[in-house]
Formats: sequence, C-alpha cells, structure tokens
Amino acid sequence: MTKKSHDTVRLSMQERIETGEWALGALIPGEVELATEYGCARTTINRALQALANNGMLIRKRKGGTRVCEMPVRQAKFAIPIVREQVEATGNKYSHKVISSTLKTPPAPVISRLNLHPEDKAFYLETVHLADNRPFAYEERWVNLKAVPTILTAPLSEISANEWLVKSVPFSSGDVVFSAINADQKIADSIEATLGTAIFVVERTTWYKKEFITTLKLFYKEGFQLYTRL
Amino acid sequence: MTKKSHDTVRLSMQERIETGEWALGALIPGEVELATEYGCARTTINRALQALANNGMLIRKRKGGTRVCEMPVRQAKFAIPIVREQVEATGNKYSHKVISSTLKTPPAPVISRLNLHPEDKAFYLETVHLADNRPFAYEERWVNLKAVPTILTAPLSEISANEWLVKSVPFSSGDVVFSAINADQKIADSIEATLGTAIFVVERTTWYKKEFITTLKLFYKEGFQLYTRL
DNA sequence: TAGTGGTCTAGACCACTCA
DNA sequence: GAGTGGTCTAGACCACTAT
Repeated sequence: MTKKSHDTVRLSMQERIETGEWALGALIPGEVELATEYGCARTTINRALQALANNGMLIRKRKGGTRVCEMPVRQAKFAIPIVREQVEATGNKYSHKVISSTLKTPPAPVISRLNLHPEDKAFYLETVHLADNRPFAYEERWVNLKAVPTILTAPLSEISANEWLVKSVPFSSGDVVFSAINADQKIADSIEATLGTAIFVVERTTWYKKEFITTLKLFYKEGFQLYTRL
Repeated sequence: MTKKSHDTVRLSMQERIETGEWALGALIPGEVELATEYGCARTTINRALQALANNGMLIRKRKGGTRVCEMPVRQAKFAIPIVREQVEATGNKYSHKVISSTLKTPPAPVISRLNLHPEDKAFYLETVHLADNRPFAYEERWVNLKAVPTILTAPLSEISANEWLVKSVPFSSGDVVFSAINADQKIADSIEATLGTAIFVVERTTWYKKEFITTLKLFYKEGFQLYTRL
C-alpha cells in the first residue's frame, strides 16, 4: 500500500457513484460511518468528500447529510489561451508583428467596458500573431493608461503586449467570451483569409482590484479549434 | 473573528502575491515559518498554500520550497453548456424537436472516435433546440448502442437525448472542442440562418470507463456567445 | 543527507439546519 | 435540541529532491 489514502478513498467513492451503488439523489453514509468502513480518520473521509462535492458530484448539507447530485453539472477547467503557447504547442515558431499602436479615444463599448470617461484616451494596439511566419491570429487591444501608464515605454515589438502585461499585473481577474463571426475586410487581410470566412473569436477583459487593465479581441485563422477536457 | 482561518490566510497570501510583496518567481517562507507568523497550525497554512498552488499562483516542490509562479497560467472553470439551461437563462421557454432518428453506419471519423468496427451501426439523431419556438441550436448526435442500447426505447420527443443520457450514464468523462464554421445548407435551414453565416460549434464526446457513449456537434444560431469568468 | 512539502491521525469545538 | 458537516490543532511520519 504505497497509495495515498485520501486519493484512494476518493476514487473508491467515485466508483460507487458511477456504478450507481450510490444512486442519483440518494443519501450516502455519514463521515463517521465511512471512516470506520474505510478504516481511516474522519479528516481523510472529509477531504475526499469535499473534493467530490467541489467537483459537482455530491451535495453536502449540515445535518442533512451528503447526497449524490441529481443534475450533475459537468465542469471543466481550462487554461485561458495564450497565443504564444498555442503556436508553440503545434511545433511552430512563434513571432508577432505590431501593425499599429496609437493613443486615441476608444469607441463607446470599450469606454464602458474599461470604465473610462468619454473623452479619455487609451492605448490601442493591433498585432498579428504568426506561426512560422504565417498568420495565426489577429489581435485588437485597448489598454487603460491610467492603470498601466508604463506600457507606452514597453518594447512591444520584442515582447508581446500580453506577456508584458502578465508580468506587470500578474494576477488580474477577468472574463472571456467565445463567439464566431464572418471575417470583414480588415480581418481577412490581417490573417490572409477569404472575406466572409467563419472566424473563431475570443474576447477578454481583465482588471485588477476593480480597475480595468485591458480588453482585447483575438481573431483566429480559419480552422482553429479550442480543446478542453471534462 | 467569525472568519474561517484557512480562508483568511489564503486571501492574505493572495494579496501579498498580487501586490508584489511576494514577487514573481520569488521563494516564499516555509510552512512552519508562516504558521508562526499567522499564529495557526501548519496544517492550516498547508491548506491555504495548496489551494493557491491548485489555482496556478504558486509552484511547490519538496525541499525546493514554494515559489510564486513566473508565468501564471490563468484558469477558468466553466460548466459545460447544457442547451436547456442556456435557453432558460435568457428567460425563454425551452423546447426541442427531433428531425430524424435512424440506425446507420457512421462516417469514418465517428467510427474512430466511438471505437466502433467499420460495419457497426449506431444511433443517429438530428435535433433542433428552440427558444420560445425560435431555433436556437441544431444538434447532430451519434450514440453507441453497445454502450446504451436502451436509448432506442427512450421517449426522445419528450426528454432531450442529452438529459436522458445524463440520467442513464451520469458521471461520464469527455472532451469538448470549440470552433467556428460557415453554415452549409443543412445547418442554415435548421436554424433559419443565411448560408455562409459564421456559426459557433461545440463538439463533445463522452465516455464511461473507456467505453464511448456519444459524440455530438452543436451548431448555435448566429450571434451566440459563450461566457466565462477567470 | 538534510530540509521541505505531503499526508494521516485523534480529538476537539463550532455552525448550520432539520425535525 | 440533536445530528451532521466544517474546521482547527498538535504531533507524527513519509517522500521527494536540492545540495
């Protein structure tokens, strides 16, 4: 027995749920009972049960006991796409090219997303990400200068804006939206696609302590797929 | 102090990372030292640190100590899309319509994904999901009859295949792929879209103990967005 | 080999919530 | 009020790995 107990216990319980020994919606034994059954401390049982509950397989209530979740919500953890890694994962060499970088007043939707005043200016950046010098994705990004003024002096032709921001504001939170659009002329030109081609789009907005940092849209070359595991 | 210690400790540490007190890549104090600093048991510190490491903010090594992750991989947990809930979340009434259901030999890619023999037949289902009786998404699904033979007798006009399968094989694993395609004639007709419109596609394959259950493609009506939080 | 995190235990007390 | 999960503790031993 070189196995780890709480892990073994968790897997055993998962098995009992999957096989239906513990049916959907059924009440399972209490922690003390399970502890004697598995021959370990209650703490260990607790740890295993909490992991399963965290996974959406169980629902626990004080006094009410633990039940198998009736409408299991399948969850998946996925790493947010970092273009450089996506490119390198396919075995290609990553590079990027800054098309334009200006200081200007953003359009209304960006103003509201970044919590800016109507006359405020922001840093606007257009970049093409390349895989082995072939277009891979086109990026439009707005950066809130009040939050990150130093980006104006960053060497953005060497390091991508994304990686520079990650190092400057390392643990920001944010949201992500996936969608699909037909390529307009600008996108088509940027990634060498045909006008109207279906493009996979990722929009990301990040902030740090309620101050907005940056918002960006990534337009991927046709055929791009995003994988995830349950 | 009605607060939970391990939670408080975790948040405090997160703060120290975000403010840069613990810099990117830096070694942070050991568990025993932190335990005396925070005035709690090492177990509690351990729990907080493990949570942060699990979150991708820390990297821990025995003997090597704990470091702040240099290239933080932002992760997001998201619930896999259940069409009914997506529809109901927008305040609309969900319904669905089975377009066709047949037993036939799948095309090669499905054969290999479901681990079938070339002559095997599988259950093929085409469904349209409706929001207030307007098309919302079109679904093409293959079901492995060797794994779930009873689906042939399921009342699929009343309960969607997805929900029926969830109740029958509740905790299967699987993978998910997101992409974008241009609508072909069949998709365009099914969801009342224009030919060539960019369509958001979700492909999902699930299995149970290495036996493949089902694989499906979901084609969402134009303008659909999948939202997630970091 | 020594130092760090990984885990388990036994016991204790608290907090919620069902009856 | 009583039963269940939630959490903390102090101590112990193990497992990995940097030096």
